[in-house]
Amino acid sequence: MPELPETETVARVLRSNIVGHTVQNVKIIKGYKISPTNKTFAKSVINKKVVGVQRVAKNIIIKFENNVYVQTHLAMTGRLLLKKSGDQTSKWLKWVFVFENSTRLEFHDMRAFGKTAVLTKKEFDDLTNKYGPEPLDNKINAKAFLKQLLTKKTSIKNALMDQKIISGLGNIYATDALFMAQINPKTKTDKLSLEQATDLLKSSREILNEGIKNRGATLPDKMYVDPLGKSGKQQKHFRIYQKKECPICKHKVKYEKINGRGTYFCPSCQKP
DNA sequence: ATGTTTGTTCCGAT
DNA sequence: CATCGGAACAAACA
Repeated sequence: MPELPETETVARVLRSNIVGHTVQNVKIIKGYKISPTNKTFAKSVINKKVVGVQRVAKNIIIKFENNVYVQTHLAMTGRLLLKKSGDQTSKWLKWVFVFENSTRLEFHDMRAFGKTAVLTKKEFDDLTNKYGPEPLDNKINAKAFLKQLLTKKTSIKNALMDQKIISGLGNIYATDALFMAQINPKTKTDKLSLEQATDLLKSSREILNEGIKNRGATLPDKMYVDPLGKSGKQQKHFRIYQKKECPICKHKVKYEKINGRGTYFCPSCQKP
């Protein structure tokens, strides 16, 4: 589930709760695999202090002393949860850090598409470099954004979710950003104008910032919660995602699969 | 029973 | 060879 705002929320909550604490013990659920090996994972973090937590695209990076980086990608159903001693766990538990103050950090993943890896400094740099610019960093402007889009031969919806063009947007925020910019999601990238690229970059930043402010989106399945178990509120502010009627013109919203992903758009406000 | 789901990667086709 | 689109990964729910 998590896109940029959800991942950012998780990173912030973790940062204020685990930085400065030392991992005393690690538990890995039988059969679960961490890269490069479970043994490396345990050995790399036991008796090591957390020195920082950050987000890279949709990854959570927990940085330990001695240049050890633990990368976790939540994919669709991953959760990082902080627990106190005595708190219950769940059947989707994959691994646990036990800290010196006996609080725990647990990774849960129902569908198991997520991943955890231990990275060296160089591997961390490589990971960071494989992604396109962070949309909220002001490292990309509309002209550069358009230039990237023009190299693609696909729909704008697909390109917007391409993490190599710009990182952090997934199906929900891309769908809403396109609606806000009044661009039809099926528009081919080579048909876009500089004005449209400008609008789209602006609406992407606006919806991502709003998503962060609302601490992410929690859908009815309640899969996404922050590390303290708290739901987000962005679902109350979806523009067109999962809507039946257009909030602007009241036209019936069209639902269509675009590159395999469910996409909502207003055929009147977002004309091809 | 079938179709759906917030993400990424791999493979076959072009 | 590069790029694109669809399948696959797996589990729960309506």
